[in-house]
Amino acid sequence: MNQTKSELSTDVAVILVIIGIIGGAPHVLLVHRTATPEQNKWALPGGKWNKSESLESSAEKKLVQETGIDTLYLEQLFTTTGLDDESSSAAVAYFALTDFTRVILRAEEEWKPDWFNVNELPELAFNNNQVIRQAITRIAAKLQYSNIAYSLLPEEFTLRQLQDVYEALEGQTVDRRNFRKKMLAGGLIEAIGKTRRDGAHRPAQLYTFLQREAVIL
Amino acid sequence: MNQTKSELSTDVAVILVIIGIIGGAPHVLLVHRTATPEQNKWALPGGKWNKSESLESSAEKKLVQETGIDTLYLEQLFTTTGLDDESSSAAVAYFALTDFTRVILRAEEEWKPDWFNVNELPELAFNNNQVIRQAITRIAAKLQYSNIAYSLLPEEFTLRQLQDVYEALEGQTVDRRNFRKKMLAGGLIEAIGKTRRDGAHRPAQLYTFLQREAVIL
DNA sequence: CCAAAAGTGTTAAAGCTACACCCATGG
DNA sequence: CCATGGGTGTAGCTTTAACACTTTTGG
Repeated sequence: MNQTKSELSTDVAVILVIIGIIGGAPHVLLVHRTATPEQNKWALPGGKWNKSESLESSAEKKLVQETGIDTLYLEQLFTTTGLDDESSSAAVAYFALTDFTRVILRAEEEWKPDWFNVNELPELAFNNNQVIRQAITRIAAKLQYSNIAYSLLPEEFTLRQLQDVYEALEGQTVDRRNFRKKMLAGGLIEAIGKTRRDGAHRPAQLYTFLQREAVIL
Repeated sequence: MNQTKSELSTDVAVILVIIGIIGGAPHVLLVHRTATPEQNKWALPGGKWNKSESLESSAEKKLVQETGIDTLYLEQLFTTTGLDDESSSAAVAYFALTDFTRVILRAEEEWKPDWFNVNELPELAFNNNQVIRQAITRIAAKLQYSNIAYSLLPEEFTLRQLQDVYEALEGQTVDRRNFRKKMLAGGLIEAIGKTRRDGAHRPAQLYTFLQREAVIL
C-alpha cells in the first residue's frame, strides 16, 4: 500500500503531501519505510496508481486511508521521474490541507505515520524534501488569492487562528490590524456572533468561511 | 511517435501545448490524427514516454521534433487520466512558448502539423480543448510575474510586439503608456539603441530581455 | 489590580488608471 | 501635407504599510 515497493518501479505512483498546522508551524505527514529501497527513512505516503480509476480518486482514497477524512482540499502538484534513483517510475504528487485536529493517524507499526515540522525535516527518502518544499511554496502563494485556508482550520475559528495559518506558511509575521482588514474586506469569511473564551484575556469572536469549497479570486 | 496509439493505452504519454503568437492571436500547434482512436481529428502532439529518460527530456525531444528549436520555455502543466475514454493511460501535459517565426513544421503528410488560433478551435481529440484552455490561463497569469514572454518573441523586438503578446494572451487591450512604464520599471528588458523602420511612421526602438531564462518575480 | 490577547482607525507612500498631444517616417 | 504608429507626463484614486491605545477576561 505504500510508496514504490520494488515491483512498482516501472509504473505510476501517487504520493501525497498532507499538510496541517500544529502549534503555529506547518507539519507534513510522513510514514516510516519498512521496505527497500530507502528502508528506515521517512517518506511521503503514497501508493501505486490503480489504473481502473482516475489519478485524482486514487489520491483521494489514499488520503482517506491516512487521515480518516475525505472532505479536504486536494490539488495536483506535479509529476516527477527519478523518484527512485535507478528505476523508471513516474510519481504524481498531490498536496492536501488538513485541520490536524480531525486527522486520525493509522495506528499500525508497519509504515507508521507521524507529523513532522516542515522546517525541521530529516533527510527523507527519494526527492521528498524537495517535493515538500514546492508544495509549501505553492500553498503560500495560493493563500493570497483563494480561500483554501478553510481546509486547514475547523469550521469555527478566531481571526488569530487564521492569521497563524498564514504566518506559518508564509514564514513571516504580519500586522494584526491590516490582516484583519484585508480578510474582512475579502468577503470570504464572516463572524458568526459567538465568542470563545480562552484564558485570562478578552474572548475572541468566531468566524466561518462562507464557502468550504475552493474559491479562486 | 504521436499520441496514444492503442498499444500505449496502458502507459504514460507526454503531450505538448506549443503556443506561438501569430497576427496578434495566440495559436497552438496541432497534428492531424491518422490513426484510431479519434481518427481524422486534430490533436496535441505527443508521444509515449520513453522510460529510459526523464519526462522532461521526453517532452524536450518531442518539442524539437515538432518545432526544430530546443531553447524554448517548457513547463509541466498537469497530468490527466481518461485522455482516451476507455483506456487507462495517464498523460503528462507540458506547454512550450515559441517565437513562431523560428518554428519549422515537419513537412510530413502523416500526422501533418499546423497552427490553429486558440480562440477558434474545432472540436479536438480527447480532452485537448480543455488542456489548451488551462495552458492559456496559466500562461496569462504567469506573464504578470515573470519574463517568460522572452520565449514568444525574437531576440530583438519593439514594445509594440511585446504588448501584442500580452494582449493576445490576456484577451484584452492595455494602455500603451502604462504598459511601457511597467515593463521598463520591471527591469526585465532594455533598449539596445537600434530602431526598426516599418512603414509610414516613426521607427520603433528595439529592446531585448536581459535574461533569456525564466525569471520569477 | 495585573497580565494577556482581542479589538479598533488614521496617515503616508506606493502603485495603478485614465487620459492627450507631439514626433518621425513614407507616400 | 497627410496618414500612421511611436513616444512621452501628470493628476486622481486605490491599495498597502506603518503604527498605539483601549477592552475584556482570569487569576
